[in-house]
Amino acid sequence: MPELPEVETTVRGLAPFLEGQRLTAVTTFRPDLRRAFPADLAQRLTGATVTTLSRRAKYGVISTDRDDHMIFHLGMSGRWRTEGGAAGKHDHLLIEAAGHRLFLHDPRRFGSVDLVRGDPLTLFPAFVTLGPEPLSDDFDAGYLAKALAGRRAPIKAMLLDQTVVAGLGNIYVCEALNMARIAPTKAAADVSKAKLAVLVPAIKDVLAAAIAAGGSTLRDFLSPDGDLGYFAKDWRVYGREGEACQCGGTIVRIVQSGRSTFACPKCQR
DNA sequence: CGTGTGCCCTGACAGC
DNA sequence: TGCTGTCAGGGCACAC
Repeated sequence: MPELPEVETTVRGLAPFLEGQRLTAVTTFRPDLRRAFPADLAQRLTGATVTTLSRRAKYGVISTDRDDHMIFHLGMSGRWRTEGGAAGKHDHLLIEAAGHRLFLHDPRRFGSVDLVRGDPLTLFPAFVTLGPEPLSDDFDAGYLAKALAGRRAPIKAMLLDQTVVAGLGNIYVCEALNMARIAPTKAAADVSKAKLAVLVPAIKDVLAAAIAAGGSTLRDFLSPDGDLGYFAKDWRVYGREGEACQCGGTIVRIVQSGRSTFACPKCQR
């Protein structure tokens, strides 16, 4: 997936197709992503009118006038495609509205689709434990210092923890830590208040820039309009093992919690 | 409770 | 060309 900016871009891209529209048909093809789709998904959505599209963390929310909220997660490889035509391999769900056909496409099937009646912020289990949105005013250096107090896990792992801050993924954490010159391996509680005061705006900046760029992409991300790729990808460190950091150091790749971390050992301390 | 590990699934790519 | 190994934006179940 899609980290926060890609989901935000997806939601913004889907909105013109769906907001205010009646869902004329909802069809499931292979209704087993990470979890099985709700059995009554198609029945509850068909005929409903979409009121709003929104995002929480890396989840997109499609709300209807029946107070049903379809919550989708794109996992590692999910996307919505709007090219129309027939369902193809890895298309799991089809939503039709105002003559448009929207396919939820997810080859690796790490994504999910849930349906909640009533306020998802309090009723959807995954939402209840989420930390603040990183772009909100609730997410500041004071909050982060409190959240990280006493935590001995690496700062990188803490920033990927969705209960600490909601929506960051591997790429943007690597980027923000480089911008703030913090070693990803440093114990979270040992990152100084001064460093956190640099890190928080770095996180906001890298996310805002990616959203502004239309969501960054790797090879299998498509915009909701079906256009191939985006721009970005001009990461400072991500995917740049062996290349020069802006400080002149050499970027290295290490493995933390089984996932790649890219960092510059010269300036990140 | 906090922390670290491994796995879910499929496809792309590098190297032989 | 075809095989094998490695890697991929996430999240969760476990074990300690």
